[in-house]
Amino acid sequence: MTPAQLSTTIVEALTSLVDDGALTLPDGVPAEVTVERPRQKGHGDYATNVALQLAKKAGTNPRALGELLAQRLEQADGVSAVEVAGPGFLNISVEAGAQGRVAADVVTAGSAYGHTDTLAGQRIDVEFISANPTGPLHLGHTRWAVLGDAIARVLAAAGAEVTREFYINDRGVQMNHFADSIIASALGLPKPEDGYAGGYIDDLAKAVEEASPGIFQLEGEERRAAVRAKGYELQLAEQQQQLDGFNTHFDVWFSELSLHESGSVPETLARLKELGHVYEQDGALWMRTTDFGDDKDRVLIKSDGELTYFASDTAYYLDKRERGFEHCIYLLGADHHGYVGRLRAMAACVGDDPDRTLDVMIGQLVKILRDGEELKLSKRAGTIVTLNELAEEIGVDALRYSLARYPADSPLVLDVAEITKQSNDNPVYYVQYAHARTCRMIENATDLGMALPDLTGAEGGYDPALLTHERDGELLRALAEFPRVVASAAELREPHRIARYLEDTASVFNKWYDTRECRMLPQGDEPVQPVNEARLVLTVATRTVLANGLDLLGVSAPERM
RNA sequence: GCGCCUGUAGCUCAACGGAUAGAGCAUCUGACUACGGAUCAGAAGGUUUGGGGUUCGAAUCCCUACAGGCGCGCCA
Repeated sequence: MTPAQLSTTIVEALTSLVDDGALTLPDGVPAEVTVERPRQKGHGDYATNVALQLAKKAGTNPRALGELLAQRLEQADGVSAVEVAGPGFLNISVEAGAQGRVAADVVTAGSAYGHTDTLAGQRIDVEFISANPTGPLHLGHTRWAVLGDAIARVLAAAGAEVTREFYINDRGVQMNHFADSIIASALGLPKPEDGYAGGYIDDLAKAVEEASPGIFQLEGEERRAAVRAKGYELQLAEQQQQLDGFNTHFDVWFSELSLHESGSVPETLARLKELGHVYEQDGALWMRTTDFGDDKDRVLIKSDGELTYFASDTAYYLDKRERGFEHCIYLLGADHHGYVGRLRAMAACVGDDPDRTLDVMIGQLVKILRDGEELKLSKRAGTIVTLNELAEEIGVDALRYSLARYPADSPLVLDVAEITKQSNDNPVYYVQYAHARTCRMIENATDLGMALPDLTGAEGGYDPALLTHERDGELLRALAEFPRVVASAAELREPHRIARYLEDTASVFNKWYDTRECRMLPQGDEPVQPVNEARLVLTVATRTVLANGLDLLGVSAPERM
């Protein structure tokens, strides 16, 4: 019995009480109730606070309502006992047979287990990283690479149609600074003001020369344009290759420049004018974002005639909407949080309700320590720890997992040396190890000639009622929770919930494994009993959940370690 | 000055408004004639930054003080 099924059972019990006139609920019976796995032993298999929630509305006290509901609930299928505890909690015990069916459901669903349809029909665009193509991706981008990708995976598992998108800021003065920096490096000149430094610029200069021999012999704007184009091409390719190696794949690489070349920006400006949210002042064109809560109006066209980044961004947003995304998620670093207000106001200016269409997530920055000192990243100064260096030092799986297991909101301190040194203690290995262990157990079972029993409930097949040990129940309840965890991770955009859940489940599995009475394989020369087969089903179910969960984080589930 | 985020064990961090606030690391004590010990059992560690409030119940919500991070451009 899953929490969701139990919730339904409780709702039915409430409904029958109302129908019998034993209970009055002015607002009606809720469609679902909270069912949770109690932290405390002795609080039953599941607990609900529904009596506490509804007592006031029902004009009674929580304990009285609890008693009433408990009586009715005890007669329900699959429920073995109900106890009213504390202020009015209901602690519910579930029959082994009802509980054990979960394992069969998991195995039957396979890689689809955990998928739900809670976001079915939603088309969601997830934009993340969106780095300038003027340097390699570095630690500052790594957290968004992991979180954005994991969020996309989780949303998809909840049934949404998801597109991962990378916005390339390939237009603007920084591209000229970029080109000038490469040229300076090639010609042995000092780094230009506002330019970029560091070894990667020197490498890029060599690569540009190699790809286009003689390019630096050109003059003036011609040279600048040529170097800019070639440098951009090479740098973007490097970023794409970096992300490929990091198991993060984008569906769309969207060029800012293309918005200008396609006429999208002028169209956007015309539309804004039509809607009456722009005005001219001091020779510049402004969007009146203060109409919608922004703290100041924003410039779209500067007095020198240049378009701002914000103009592009507005056009980009409209482009997304026109491509059919009713929901646009932006992942931004805390250093860009000042952008939230204007983004929301901009959406409102073009006639959208930002609460519905926009979801701007602000992630706190990762602080990096090396030898106890904070490392300041600066592309301009040329101090960079690239994503690849980190991944190589820590490992793709460990790095992804380490970043995925914390909510975006929480500021994060990572000591590079520390992570490397203690990598064997990283929780990712704990989860992966548990998965590898299930694989080995299943292999051993196969070697013994065991096979999965029939799971359709037919006579002589899998008998869920055989999983009667307390540890069996704990593991089954952990597995039953997975779909709910995925759904809430999707709803809240919090993939770290998956990681925490996996650690918990791996722990429950290891305890189960360590319990003598729960051995899956028969001991010594004992014959294979139905209970061994039932535990094989439970093992396969555990492997399935661990593998599915790791996949949602973009972390591999190795069969051996 | 204004705005956003954060403040929880020695450290890094969890905890849909729920019961005795939990993990990992570090420290200490046990379990290897083992379905993989990268494991398990246990100990120790807390006035959830301080002060008010809301309610059956607050780390969580509201107010306030303090501390830290980040932002506040006709840059991108």
